Amino acid sequence: MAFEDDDAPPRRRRGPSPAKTAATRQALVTAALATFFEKGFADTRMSDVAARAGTAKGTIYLYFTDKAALFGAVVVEVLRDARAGRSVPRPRPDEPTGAFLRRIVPPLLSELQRSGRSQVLRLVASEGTRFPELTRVYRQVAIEPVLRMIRIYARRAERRGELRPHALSDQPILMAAPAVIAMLWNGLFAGDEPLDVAAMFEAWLDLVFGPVPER
Amino acid sequence: MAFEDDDAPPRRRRGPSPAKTAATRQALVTAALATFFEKGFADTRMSDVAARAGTAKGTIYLYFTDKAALFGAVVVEVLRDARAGRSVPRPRPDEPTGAFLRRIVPPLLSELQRSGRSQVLRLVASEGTRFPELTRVYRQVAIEPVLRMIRIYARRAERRGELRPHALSDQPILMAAPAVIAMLWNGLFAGDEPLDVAAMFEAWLDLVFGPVPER
DNA sequence: GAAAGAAATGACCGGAGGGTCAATATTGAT
DNA sequence: ATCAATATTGACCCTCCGGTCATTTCTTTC
Repeated sequence: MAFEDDDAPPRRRRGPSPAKTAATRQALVTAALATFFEKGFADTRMSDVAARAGTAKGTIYLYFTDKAALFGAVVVEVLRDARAGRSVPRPRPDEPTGAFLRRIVPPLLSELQRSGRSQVLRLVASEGTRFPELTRVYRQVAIEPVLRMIRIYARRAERRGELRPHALSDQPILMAAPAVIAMLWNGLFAGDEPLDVAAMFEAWLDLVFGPVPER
Repeated sequence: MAFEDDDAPPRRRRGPSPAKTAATRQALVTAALATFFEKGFADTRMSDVAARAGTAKGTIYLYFTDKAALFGAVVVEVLRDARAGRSVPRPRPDEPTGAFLRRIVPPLLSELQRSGRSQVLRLVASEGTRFPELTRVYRQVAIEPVLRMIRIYARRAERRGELRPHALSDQPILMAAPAVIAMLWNGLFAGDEPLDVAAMFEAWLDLVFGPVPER
């Protein structure tokens, strides 16, 4: 199974609108993301996706070979968008790493929630075992880069004596864990007592970087 | 839906073995846990569970009303076992909290993996949205007590000046996050590059409780 | 060993839903 | 307006699987 380009973009020569098809495709992907997110893969009906996208069920199969391909396309699409807005922030020369993270991470987190990326995170987390190859892609494209970046900052902090050596740079996931947990928690216990991702991350920084922002 | 006792333990008067049925039931629950864990709820076939338990499909319905009830029984059963071996360890009078945690948590973690509890954790995490009530129960029985305990230790550490106040006691999940992430990770990326739960927790302690165990 | 009650069996049923395709609608070119 | 190439439709098909139940297999009792 290749999740890369499993769509079949219909060629047009003397047919209907040239960009209409792109719009239809996009509507389908959007509808699919929402439905998969709400109901999960198994409980999502192709007819639901079609209805939500304002098309007939058969239309889906003009763009995607089957349900799994639709799911794969959703993930790949969102990941592709993610690559676009990728800026690699650097700390200012003598900025403490804690302060730097306090500055850059919260915007990233809220953007993660605004875009569909946190939804995709939860989707991959729950349905991942069903799509091993897709999971591998997700890991390489979405997870590993983040871990690499964390490792860079961790090394810097350790070099500057802000953290004890090795702990974070050996286990960079530690830094991502609070945010991930918060997103999963909010997916599961949506109704009552949602976690504030930002607040949790703040507390985490407090804990790790000690009494940095004495106010 | 009541997941409490959704089974129908068949009464015996002049029938076969008295404890045979209990064994059959246990075999079914065990087989179900394994299969649900491997394939997820939707992809689990009742016939698979039956085969794995060494019974016919129909037998399952002598003990559980339907597939959802079987799933619920699996979770409740494992949770019940968990309650049994519940000891509430206390730090020694002047033991640093970091050292205390280093002493008691690793055994708990490995026991969590030996028993089915970490599998159930992942099951609830992925299938939870399908079983809201069950998820609620899981949270109350399995999660909240742990968080309460963490909060107690966090307060102690803060009182003793080992941690800055409020950060951990306000967000006790921070302490559980590494272990949870590790278990989910290992479920997802089982094949390559598994995470060592214990090592990750060690690193977490290093990070948070600073240069405690200077060796 | 016969009888009776209980437990286990597995062929069978029904409906749900993924996927198909002949028919239809839509559009641009002429 | 007409045509041709494409896009869309939705009724239909067909498989699969959760759940049932008449039948068979045990086990205990007398």
